[in-house]
Amino acid sequence: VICGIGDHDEFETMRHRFGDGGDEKTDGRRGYHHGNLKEALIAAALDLIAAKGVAGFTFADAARHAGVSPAAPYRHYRDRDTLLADVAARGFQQFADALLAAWEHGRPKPVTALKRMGHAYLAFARKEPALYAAMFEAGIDLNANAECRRESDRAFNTLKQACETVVSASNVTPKPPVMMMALHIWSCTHGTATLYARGDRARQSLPMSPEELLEAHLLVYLGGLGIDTRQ
Amino acid sequence: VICGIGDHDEFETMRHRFGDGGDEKTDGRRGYHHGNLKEALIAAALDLIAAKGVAGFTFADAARHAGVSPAAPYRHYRDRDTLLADVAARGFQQFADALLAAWEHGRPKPVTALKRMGHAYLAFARKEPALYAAMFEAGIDLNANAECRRESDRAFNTLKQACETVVSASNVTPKPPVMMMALHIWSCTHGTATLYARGDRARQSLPMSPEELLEAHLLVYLGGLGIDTRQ
DNA sequence: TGTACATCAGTGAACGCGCGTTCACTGATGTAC
DNA sequence: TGTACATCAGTGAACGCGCGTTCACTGATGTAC
Repeated sequence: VICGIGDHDEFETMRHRFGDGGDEKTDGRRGYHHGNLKEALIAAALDLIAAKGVAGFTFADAARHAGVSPAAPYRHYRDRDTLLADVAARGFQQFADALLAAWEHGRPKPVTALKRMGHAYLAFARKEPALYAAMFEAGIDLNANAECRRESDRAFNTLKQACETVVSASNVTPKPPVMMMALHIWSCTHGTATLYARGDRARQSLPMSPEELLEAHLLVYLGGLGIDTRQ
Repeated sequence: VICGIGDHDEFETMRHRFGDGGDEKTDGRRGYHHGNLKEALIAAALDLIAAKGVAGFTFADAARHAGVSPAAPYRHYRDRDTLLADVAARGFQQFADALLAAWEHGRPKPVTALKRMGHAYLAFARKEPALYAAMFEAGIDLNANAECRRESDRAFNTLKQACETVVSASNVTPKPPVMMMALHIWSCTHGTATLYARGDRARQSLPMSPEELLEAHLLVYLGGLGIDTRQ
């Protein structure tokens, strides 16, 4: 079998990732060098985390999934955790991008845009459970990976900036502390995502969708700060 | 070595758990039968989760920690996950008890008691990180273990009942939906606990303690519902 | 009260397995001249 | 343009280890009579 891959699932994944050999040698066969192993390992990690959870993902498994010998990953990562941290960094990067895109400069109205950002948060947790798990449940040390730290800060600052804009536009006095506001919104959104937006908890007994729940939460909260949410 | 225990840490643990032999044979020696293995396994699981996290806890490890052969646990649990679910069930039980105790029939005032309940939530997450991890991060299926399900429902219903009391006492009209209110408070409290009350996230950049943060969050939220928080 | 016996909760040896890690190696790539 | 060579990114075999799981067993406990 090509690349030493043993079953069809994995081959499908390879085909998906590498465009059915189009980007490689004309016959789809890989040479002695992989050429893109680092990326392939990250992709493999995501597949495996999605399938078996963060706990059930091993270094050797990632190598196998990428169609490479178990020693190969050591050329790129010191150990499993280093790879995982890199996955999380990618996660935070995409996450920050998604939040920023959803904010869309606060148009048409800041409060509307903030709600859209909340929806984007939930959507990310739902569409990228593997990334989300690597970011928030793998127990990796944020400070161990500079990029991880930087991107997670960027995500938070996007939210904080949005809060600043919402507050400024509302003319509420005195202005509520924006840092606190951002921390509050982050915590209730994260709580909603982990408790309700994924299979974990009492999903069947929810009276409304996680999105509706979060939106109501935000409106009540902003109202409590004295911000006119219909502005 | 007594009981086949190999190092001092474990012996210390045994002494702690079983009162230095006071409850057992006079010389502290265990007989062929452990007599309390199920409990000992749960205690061992907690120690191990606290030390190495949920992921790094194995069935064999629990047996070793309890001073018993690796085959012994099979008399009580089918596998690691069944044991873990039992640990989580204990966790939810203590958790529900803690919330109920903190509520204290809503005295002296419902809003004060609700805040106390929030603090109790954070305190539990902090003082019992192993239980908390088993309950919320182990990825166990709540419905797989009836007691787990029952106790987690009891905890949630305690919160819901508190919300009901707070709303009733406030005379706000129209009455906000209590179920939604409970879900909101649960999510922001859980979010605060996981994001800020444990080492995971940007702890150093917090402008206030998780307790203060949560209290402020609750007050703003209740205010947003039209509830007079100084009542 | 004593005895026989069923049942229960543990032992310990054994097994196959997959993981992490290392090692000397080898094929491919890029570059100096 | 061709050639020699350094460097790089893989191989694959090997190892020790601990885990999960099983098995026939055995010692302790409880109960019937």
